[in-house]
Amino acid sequence: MNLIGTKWKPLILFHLLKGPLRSGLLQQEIEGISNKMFTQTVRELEKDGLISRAVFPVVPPKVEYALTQRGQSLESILKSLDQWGMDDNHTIKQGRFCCYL
Amino acid sequence: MNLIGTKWKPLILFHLLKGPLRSGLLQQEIEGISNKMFTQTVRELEKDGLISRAVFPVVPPKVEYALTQRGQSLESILKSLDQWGMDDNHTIKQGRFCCYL
DNA sequence: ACAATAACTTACTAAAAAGTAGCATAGTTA
DNA sequence: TAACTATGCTACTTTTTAGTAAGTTATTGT
Repeated sequence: MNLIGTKWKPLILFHLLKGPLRSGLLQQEIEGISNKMFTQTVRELEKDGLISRAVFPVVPPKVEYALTQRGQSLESILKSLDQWGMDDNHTIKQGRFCCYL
Repeated sequence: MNLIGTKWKPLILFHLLKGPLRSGLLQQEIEGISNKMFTQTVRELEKDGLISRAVFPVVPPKVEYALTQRGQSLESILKSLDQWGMDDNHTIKQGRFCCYL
């Protein structure tokens, strides 16, 4: 199942903690993710019921992602992981989550 | 680096929270792990400074693993993950950590 | 001599995850 | 009519992770 144990999932969930976000903006916040991995990952998160996907039928397309209740329930874990990375990484800083998941 | 983001790492760390454990016993607690993955995984955890390895020069060999301070600092994260799995899994129970990392 | 023991290694294979590059859609605006 | 937009799809390759099965060590008890 791998609900959150991949390279990008925790990062995406973390960035959605602040609130819903448009696809393009969310992708921009995730530094280094390829377009393919981005859509693939959000699709899996959606399938697992951790995020929701709202499509607005306009041109050019507009899509917004948000955490579901189940996704929200990961908040404390995500923040703990982030915090642990901060505390632990004082020397080599490589950005959020990058060194342990 | 992947400090804890693999199939077996969080599980091994979790079982060491209770205290140091002899190699064979630890391995027994991790249901389904192959001998190869077990030693490979503890070696990586040791290299990353999350657990320590004490070798007693007796025959047959005796090796004990324990969390280091750095490993201990993951306690709340590991417990949160475990707890989240419990809460989230009320229907399909598959064992600790198995469904999200 | 030889099987038993606990911890570990090695060679090989299989499966999963991630990366690269290019294509599709369909109105809008120049 | 042609370029532009935001989103995401597909085919393909590479890298990483995991699994299987067999072998190694060094002493002890038979």
